[in-house]
Order: sequence, then structure tokens, then C-alpha cells
Amino acid sequence: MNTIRSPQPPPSLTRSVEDYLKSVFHLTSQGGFATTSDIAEMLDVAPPSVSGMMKRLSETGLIEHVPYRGVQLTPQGRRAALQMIRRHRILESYLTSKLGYDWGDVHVEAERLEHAVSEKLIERMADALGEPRYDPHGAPIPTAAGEIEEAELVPLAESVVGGSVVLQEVGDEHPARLHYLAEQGLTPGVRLTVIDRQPFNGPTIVRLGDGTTRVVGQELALLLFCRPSDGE
Amino acid sequence: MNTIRSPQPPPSLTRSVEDYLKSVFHLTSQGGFATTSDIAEMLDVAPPSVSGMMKRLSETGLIEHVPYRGVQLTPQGRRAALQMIRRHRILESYLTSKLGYDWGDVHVEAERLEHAVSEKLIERMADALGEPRYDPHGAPIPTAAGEIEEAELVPLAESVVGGSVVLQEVGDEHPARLHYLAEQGLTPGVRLTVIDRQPFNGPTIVRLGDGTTRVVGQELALLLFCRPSDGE
DNA sequence: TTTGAGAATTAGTCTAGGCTAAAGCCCTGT
DNA sequence: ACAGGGCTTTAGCCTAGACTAATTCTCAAA
Ligand SMILES: [Mn+2]
Ligand SMILES: [Mn+2]
Ligand SMILES: [Mn+2]
Ligand SMILES: [Mn+2]
Repeated sequence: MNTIRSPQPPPSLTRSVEDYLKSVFHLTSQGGFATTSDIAEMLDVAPPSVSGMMKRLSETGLIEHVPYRGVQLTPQGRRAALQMIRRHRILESYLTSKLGYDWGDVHVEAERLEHAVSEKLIERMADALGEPRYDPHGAPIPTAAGEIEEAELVPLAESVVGGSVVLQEVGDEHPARLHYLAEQGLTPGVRLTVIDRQPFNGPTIVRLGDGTTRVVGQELALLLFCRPSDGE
Repeated sequence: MNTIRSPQPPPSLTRSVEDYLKSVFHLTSQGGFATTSDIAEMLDVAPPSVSGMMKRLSETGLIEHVPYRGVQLTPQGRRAALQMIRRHRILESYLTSKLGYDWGDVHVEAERLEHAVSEKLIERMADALGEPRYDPHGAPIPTAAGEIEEAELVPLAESVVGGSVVLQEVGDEHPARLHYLAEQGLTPGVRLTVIDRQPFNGPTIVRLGDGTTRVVGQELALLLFCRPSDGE
């Protein structure tokens, strides 16, 4: 029959739904399914809460749920998730460059605001910033049309010793970690020469542009996403 | 016994609670009680919803409820309401002057954002604006300490014919009305000479600084709050 | 003083979105 | 082939915050 065509008016998602969709997006960005327990951990809720939400979201067509396997976003769910991610990252960018927020504090603020801002406000902020392509942590900002850049980055911990890389993106979740990285000069855009790595999951040693070196433990080095930068 | 002292950590109010408190504040600003039906109308909910919320709010000590009479804010409720009003008005000011919002659209945006912004963000916005004292509609902005200016303004509809007034504040709710007022040059700060008023609730006729006149119907003239400005 | 209109409250439901405890499924190791 | 452990789901419960229908209160008019 197919009599029902989804018109246009999106019934406006709740805060919870929006956060679930973002989680599923992030957990499936490398392909595959997002599992119940991964979502639960990411959102800090109990697994049954996730099961319940997944049921509702698949009824509304935002996700595809394979019981006992996990979930994936439908095209509609992916559009909604990318819209939220755009909001989040534009907000982080705006707060950082226009209101003097430091990059450690901005994530938690954006996490709430992303659900309250209008499309119009986001586009005004983006405009005021000159349509930025990356947020303060180096993550790509989806376009208003819902396109997002996908780069193949390699964690510093797995970079080639002797090579040269540009630090591109760092995780935005932990303020203290971000403060530390800023202190160390490890911010997106910086060029690093990988001069050594200790065995048995040991630290990676890098040299910065000014000739100073940093010893980066493996746990941290796994979260510094780099683009190899051979000669130039 | 009195063993329980409310410590400090305010348990963070919900969006609904915050909006109810604001309504009660506005409805009691001239003294007296806010009634169930007035609150219901202002928030566009059914009266029983208000009764239910009033019960909860009085249990948490934010309002004083006299059954079948109405409610008033406790000092704690008043503090919370003023904080929300500060947020709302700082947001309206910021969006208008920093992001090019027009004064008709800004209210609805602020109505959502006021519940999502942190104290810190509001203070940064206030700082960026130079600690504004009035919002774009001329309403006074409470200080961070919770003080608000109380002026005795008179509606244009009740101003003295032959006198001179300064338009101080206009209602912020209806975009179309605000657009019209802006077109007519009737914005806060403008000096008006009241040259006539038609009988039987007729319009008030005013002259602007540039010598042009405006005919303002009574319904509108009741919503233009003015400060008498005799000689100077 | 009684009465009726209108306002307020109570009673009973509903949905969203959490939770814990119990049950069910899947897979790996034996 | 199957037993056990670890996920996942189901069952059942809870709170916030809405709603409608029914009840109760108040107050002014007769
Ligand atoms: Mn969020
Ligand atoms: Mn980020
Ligand atoms: Mn609001
Ligand atoms: Mn306003």
C-alpha cells in the first residue's frame, strides 16, 4: 500500500532521543553495530533503559534494531544525528572563539545547549565564525546539508617512528586531559616528529616545532589522532 | 526536631518548574496572589496541571500556596525566578546585539535557551555586552545578585494628553506586534509628545522627535509603558 | 439565606524515560 | 554436545508532568 509518506514536519525529538542518536552515530562510525552495553556506558544509563529506547527508536524509524546484535542508524536517524553533531560542534567553536571558553569546558556546555538552540541560531553562529570546518578539538563539523568529512587518522600511539605527523583531532570529553594537552602544546594543527616509542605499550616520544620533546604515555597517545605528513 | 537543614546544592530545577516560577513572578509583580487559571493561561496548560505543580512546588518550598486563593513565591522561589529572568533577558540582549536577531524573534529563542545555559555562559554574555541594564524590549535585567529595578511606568493609553513621555518598555511576546512597532519607530527610548486621545477608548495620537505623528489604538497603547518626561 | 456560576482541586490516565530483578539468548571452552 | 558466563531483553515499578472528568469550594446575586 505505502499510503503513508512521511511529510516534512519532524515531530521534534526529545533531549534523550537526540543523545541516543548521537551515541549510535559515534559507535557505528567505523561500521558495524552499536551494542546495548556500549550505548549504556556512553550515556551513563542502565542497559535496560537502552533496550527500551531502542525499541521506541526503531518503531519511529530512526534506527534498525537486530535483537541481541545491536543497532544502526537509518538514513533518517543519521540525518538527525549529524544535525546534532553540527550543532554541538558549532556551539563549541562559537563559545571558544567568541566568548573565551577554554577548550576543556566547552563540551559540557554544548552537550546541553545542542538540544535547545534553533537551526537559525546555529546558522547565525556558523556565519559569524565564517563557516568553520573543524571544532576546537579538531573534529570535522558536518555541513548544514548533512555531509561530514571522513579522514583516516592514525592514533599517535600507532604512528611510524621516525615519521612526521600533524596532530589533527583529540577527544573532547575530559576537561583535565584537555588542559594538560594544551599545557604541553599538543593542540590540533601542531606538527610532530615521532622520534621514539618504548616497547610493551610504552610512551611515544615526539619533538615539537620548537625542538622541545614530549613523552606521551600510550593511553593518551591512543587519543591523539594524527595525519601522516611525510616530507612537507 | 528540625534535623534537616537544606544545605546548599540546589537540585537543579526542571524546565517546567522554571517556567512556572517565572509565571508566578510576573503575575504577582503588582502584589497579591497568582491564580491557578492565570498561570494555566500564561503557560498554556490545563488548570489541573497547575494545581498539581503548585502542590509539588509548595512541598519543595518554592511557593506558598493558599488553597482556592492562589500562590506567591517564597524568598527561595523569588531568587530562582529572578535568575531565570536574568538569563532570559541577557540572552535576548545578546542574540539581538551580537547575532543580529530582530527583537520580534528573540523571545521564543530565549524561552528555550534560558533553561540550558550555565551561569557561567550568562555572565560571559553579560560581560561581552557590558553588563546591560535593559533587554531589547526595555525590560530591566536583574543583577547577578538578584536585584531588579522597579519603575512606575504608565501605559501610553493612560498618559496625560499634552505631556511628554519616553517609551520605556514594550511587551516581548508577539513577534508581529513588535515588527509593527519597530516599523512605526515606537521602540524603547523614543520621546513622544501626547497630542491627543479620542474618547471611548479611542486611540492616542503622539508626535515623534522628527515631527511625524502616530495614531496608536488603545489595545496597543496599553502595552507601551512610558516614563513621564516633563520639561527635559 | 440560599443558590448557582465559575474557579480550584481531586481522581484517574497516559507517555517518556529512568531503574532493579529476573529471564532468555549466544557463544566459547571443554 | 553442552554448560556456563556474559549480554540482552522482559517484567514490573517509579517520577515528572501532562490531560479529562468529576467533585468541591467560594462568592455574589437573588
Ligand atoms: Mn546532549
Ligand atoms: Mn567536540
Ligand atoms: Mn522558558
Ligand atoms: Mn523580553
